[in-house]
Amino acid sequence: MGTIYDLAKKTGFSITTVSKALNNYKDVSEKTRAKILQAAAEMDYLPNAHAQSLSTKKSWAIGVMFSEANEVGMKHPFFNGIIESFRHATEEQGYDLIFASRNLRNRDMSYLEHFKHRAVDGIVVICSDRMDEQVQELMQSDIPIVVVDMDSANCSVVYSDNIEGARLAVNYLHDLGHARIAHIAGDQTIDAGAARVKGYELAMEAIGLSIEPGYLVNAGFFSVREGKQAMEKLLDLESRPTAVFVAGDQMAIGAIEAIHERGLRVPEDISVIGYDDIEMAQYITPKLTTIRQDTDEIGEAAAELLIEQMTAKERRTERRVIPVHLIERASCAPLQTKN
Amino acid sequence: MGTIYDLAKKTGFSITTVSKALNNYKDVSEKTRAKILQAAAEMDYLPNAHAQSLSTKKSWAIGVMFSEANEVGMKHPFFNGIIESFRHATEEQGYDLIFASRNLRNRDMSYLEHFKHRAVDGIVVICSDRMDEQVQELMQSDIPIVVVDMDSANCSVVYSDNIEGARLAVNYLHDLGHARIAHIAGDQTIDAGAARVKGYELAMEAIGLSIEPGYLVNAGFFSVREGKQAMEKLLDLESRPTAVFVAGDQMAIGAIEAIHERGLRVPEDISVIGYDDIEMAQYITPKLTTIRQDTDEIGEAAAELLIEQMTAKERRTERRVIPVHLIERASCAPLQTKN
DNA sequence: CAAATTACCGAAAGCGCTTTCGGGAAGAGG
DNA sequence: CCTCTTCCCGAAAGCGCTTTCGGTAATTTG
Repeated sequence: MGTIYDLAKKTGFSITTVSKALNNYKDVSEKTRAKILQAAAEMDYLPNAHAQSLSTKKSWAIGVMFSEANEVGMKHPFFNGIIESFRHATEEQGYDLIFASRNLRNRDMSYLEHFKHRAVDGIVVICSDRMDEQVQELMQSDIPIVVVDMDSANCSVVYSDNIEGARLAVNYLHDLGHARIAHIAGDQTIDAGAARVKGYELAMEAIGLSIEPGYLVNAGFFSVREGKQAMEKLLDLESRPTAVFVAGDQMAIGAIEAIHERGLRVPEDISVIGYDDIEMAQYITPKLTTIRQDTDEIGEAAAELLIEQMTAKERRTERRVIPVHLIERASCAPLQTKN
Repeated sequence: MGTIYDLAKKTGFSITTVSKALNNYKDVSEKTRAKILQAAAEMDYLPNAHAQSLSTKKSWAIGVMFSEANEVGMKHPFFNGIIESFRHATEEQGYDLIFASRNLRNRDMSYLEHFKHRAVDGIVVICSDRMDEQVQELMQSDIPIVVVDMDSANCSVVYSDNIEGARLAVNYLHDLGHARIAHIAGDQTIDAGAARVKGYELAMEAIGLSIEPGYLVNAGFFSVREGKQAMEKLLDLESRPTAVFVAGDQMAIGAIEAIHERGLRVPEDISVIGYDDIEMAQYITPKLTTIRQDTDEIGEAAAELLIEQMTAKERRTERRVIPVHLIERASCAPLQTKN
């Protein structure tokens, strides 16, 4: 490969001139630039990124902190989609993503420390746990940052419109004739979980429906298993709901499983509507009606907000709320009027 | 944060000594080491990774090339799991993962070039397309590398035992009484696809079953849609199979959908067995019987092989074949003897 | 007590690149 | 023909760290 020195020697110019030629400085003649570029191609020279970063103070790297909760990591189907679209968007601008370990050669360090060590230009955090100390630390640092799926006044954030999503879901069920509408909620310490509960309550109130005791059940961390357990509680109620709005597709899948195990049918006996529209949603039986969060748009918005800050080299704080959509499939039906 | 110079000034020692203290050289007294460490903590000093890499020629970074085929990227549920476990394993050793764009500030470059530019210590490629020029280039380079889900004599590889997996599937169906066993294959240009076909053929032959014409149908890139189309072809046959071994869970999901749309039942009318055991497999209806590939073990093995090479600073070529398991669920049943 | 180790520490070179600043050559202007 | 620009180019410093190599002071050894 060779260094810039080799290139200089080969072409007979100084490393200064070589560097300038490579970086399109205007004070180098076309002729010599051509020669240098040619020589560079011949010895397929590539600049060393570390040396560049060291001298320019720009690393063209973005640190990503990913959800560690629930041991899912990169396997999480929703965060996954976001990261993928974020990656595409940042890649176009020439940035690389770096997934940092918290372990610097067997010396434990925080994510922030690690990112400083790596001298990343910016950070994206995709991890909904606002209680996480590491996340707090990141949000309070002075590195450009964007956090996804969580609100904050101190840094740029992007999340989708959970209140509206909940409203869509509730109204949809109501339009189908349902009045006994329950909600299986995600953990309240997570913004998305809390917002959907709030949206549920608001929407119910707006259409004049009351929430019966026991109709709001917490299912923790959005897993299939917890969704199933929550649904079982609902099924044990004396007056069962006829429809349930579930704060996540995975939980909805668990809920449906619970319903089936009781010998009941979806949607004939109970309608269920999910949230997220993960890929799997369209393949389960019945196909899941759900509120789609646009992971592509979320990822792109996050990229945009972060790139802005990185090029300006200053922290900004902008909030971007992404709209959601109702995806009508087969897990909800009009209320059966028993006669 | 400060540099090593600041630390030197603050403590009154030379940067040499400071560096040594930080790196546990033995020719610095305990007393001065303590002082330096203390001062470092006070000003929360962190070494600059770029400077370190520049001078040590070790970046503690692993470049990952991920499947780009099919536009799935990080969303692929199988590769996903591998990367996650790979990440855990390498993280423990202090390595960071970097997902490189092929776009260095608007100058297109290959992955190999980019990885050289970033001076990664090693590369992992998780992308089954052996025809990909980029992959070829990586495999022929002299950087430590491990490739997953693909065979090669030129570099370390890890993949699971596809021949055996196919045999398990076929024998299982045969044990259930099936003889008319079809195979929906993945693309043959992909190692895994080809190997499963071969395993299918071998297993059929071993138990003395012949493959009827039309029973081997190619479904391309393992997608749900293609699996569905392939199954439709099978259903159009005059003599339908009673069981089908599908080379991927996603395709199996499509296949089941096709069967259902014809008004047939799984497994009563047709048994289907998948491959991979993606998370979704246990949640669809019926729960999918499948061959599990152990993504955790694959990821760990890959990490191991790569770390070996990176610490030895030389390329090695070792092959690791990971065993597979049959996961019995509800999509296969004994052959119904029509009377 | 002299000689030989051993224990600590620092000067300096080097890793590969960028960028400021100054200087020579060539062209423009009078 | 002389001065003033403009155009090109390179010396040198700097980015933050590691590591070799020597040198002094403190300890052992006989």
